[in-house]
Amino acid sequence: MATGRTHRPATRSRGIPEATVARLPLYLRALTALSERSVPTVSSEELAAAAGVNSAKLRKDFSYLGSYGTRGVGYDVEYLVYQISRELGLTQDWPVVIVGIGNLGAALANYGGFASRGFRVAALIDADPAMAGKPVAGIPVQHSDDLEKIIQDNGVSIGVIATPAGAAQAVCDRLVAAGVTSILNFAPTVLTVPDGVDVRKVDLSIELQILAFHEQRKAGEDAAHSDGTGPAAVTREESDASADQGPDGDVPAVMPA
Amino acid sequence: MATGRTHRPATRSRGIPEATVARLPLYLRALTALSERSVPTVSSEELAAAAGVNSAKLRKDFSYLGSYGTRGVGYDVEYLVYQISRELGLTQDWPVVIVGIGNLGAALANYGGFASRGFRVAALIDADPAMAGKPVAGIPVQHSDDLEKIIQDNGVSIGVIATPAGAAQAVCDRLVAAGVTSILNFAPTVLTVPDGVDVRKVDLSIELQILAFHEQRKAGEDAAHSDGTGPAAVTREESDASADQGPDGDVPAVMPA
DNA sequence: CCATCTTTGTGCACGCGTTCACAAAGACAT
DNA sequence: ATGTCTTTGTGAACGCGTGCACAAAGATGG
Repeated sequence: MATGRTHRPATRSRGIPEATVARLPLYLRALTALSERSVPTVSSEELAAAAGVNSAKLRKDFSYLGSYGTRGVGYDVEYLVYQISRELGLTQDWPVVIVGIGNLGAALANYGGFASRGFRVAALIDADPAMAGKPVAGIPVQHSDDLEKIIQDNGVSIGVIATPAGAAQAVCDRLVAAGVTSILNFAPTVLTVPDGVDVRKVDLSIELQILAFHEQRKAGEDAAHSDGTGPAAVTREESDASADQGPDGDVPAVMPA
Repeated sequence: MATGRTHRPATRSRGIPEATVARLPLYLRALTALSERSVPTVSSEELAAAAGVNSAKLRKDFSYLGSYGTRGVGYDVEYLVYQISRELGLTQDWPVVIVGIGNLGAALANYGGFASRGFRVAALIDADPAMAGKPVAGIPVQHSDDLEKIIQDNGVSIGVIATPAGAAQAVCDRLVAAGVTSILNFAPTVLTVPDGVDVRKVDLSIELQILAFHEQRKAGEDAAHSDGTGPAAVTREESDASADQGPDGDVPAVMPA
């Protein structure tokens, strides 16, 4: 998963396992599709197939919600949509700020999936004065000087960081100080936050690297196992050869490095 | 984690646990930063702090690589960078195609992190004829009619899907048929692929929903524990959690997908 | 050469998550 | 009512991942 939690001792949140929480949105999406097709009930088997999971797992997940299925019939689609929505807190309004309106920030601002689930883009914030006032996705960009005020005025508790890596921690600190307690981080950095603050990260580069690893394995099964040897001597002399193309530690880019 | 694997029975890839593979890019990033500062060696403790993980975990991770640290000293930064890069397959060139050049696709195309790690954007593909030829991030967009040819001509094995949900599965099928064996999916859909094809997904909406869940819990600790109402038959112990606000108990709770 | 000190590499135990497999529950037909 | 058939809910076993804690390895100094 492109995502990874930061910290958090795998604490069960009120009896609901983290792994289950992470799947609820998946179920919700599948259920919503069924709902739109006016399907009244669905079996664990069908729903599991739609969500791409094991049916036993799905049943156990629902059992944590104290779910109500009917044996011999299945689950009531509408009811389940409502229950999961409520459990996830989607029945309320979540004002969100996006900090860093570059390519990615703009893409996020335009992303329809936000609004459709109770998430409302309350403000777009960027450090570039030239951006101030410029509308993106119909919302005028505000300067980061006003970050604290914006957070407080809008009662924002969820912040999205889409800045370059170098700015992320500073932005994060300011968000937290202003009252934000949940952060979705797109910058390729490890963020340090106080207890009580949740951070989730989305890291494109990491995802690609994981794919590359598996891809290499697949390819390597037939062909080359020739390079292999890691000559012990390699250490020093190789330094420039092995050398990575420097650029990436301080990525100027807007996305995860 | 913004990411989630699809399928895959938690298979160990050549003895290296999945969880470890997922952390290697993190270590690599931290190491690259050290390398740029010309730090010669680093202890597991220091590196673990930089990567935001437990030091014992880090040492165990490296031990799977047959890693070479020096007791009493630590790890040689350059050597480790080289080893991890090689293990992840980053020493070779990975041509990548991005399908769906909307806001997100464009952001991805502009993402600098691609090039810096051996990933090369070989082509941008979109279904809109109006986009064809138009350059994005310096690369001309090509029409999806030519998808198969593009994949084959460039020897692409990794594809990025940034299309609307509705188009994702069809695009996925075509990519796979054309020879792509690793897919990074940004579309909010569960993709079905044949065995041997890896799919990783990045799902914004899911990440936000998970944050909302925890946010709700944090907020709910002070406030509402007042639900009380015990309407309709309560199946299990905790079931009260699911039953509440009588008035809209069976309301469709319209929630767009 | 020996002693001491640092840091790695790992054996071990524990807990979460997954999956199987089945009994209990209810729908439905007779 | 009673029996049959479907599908849920869950007990139990297993495997992966995590973190502690320590012995082994090597550097360093006398």
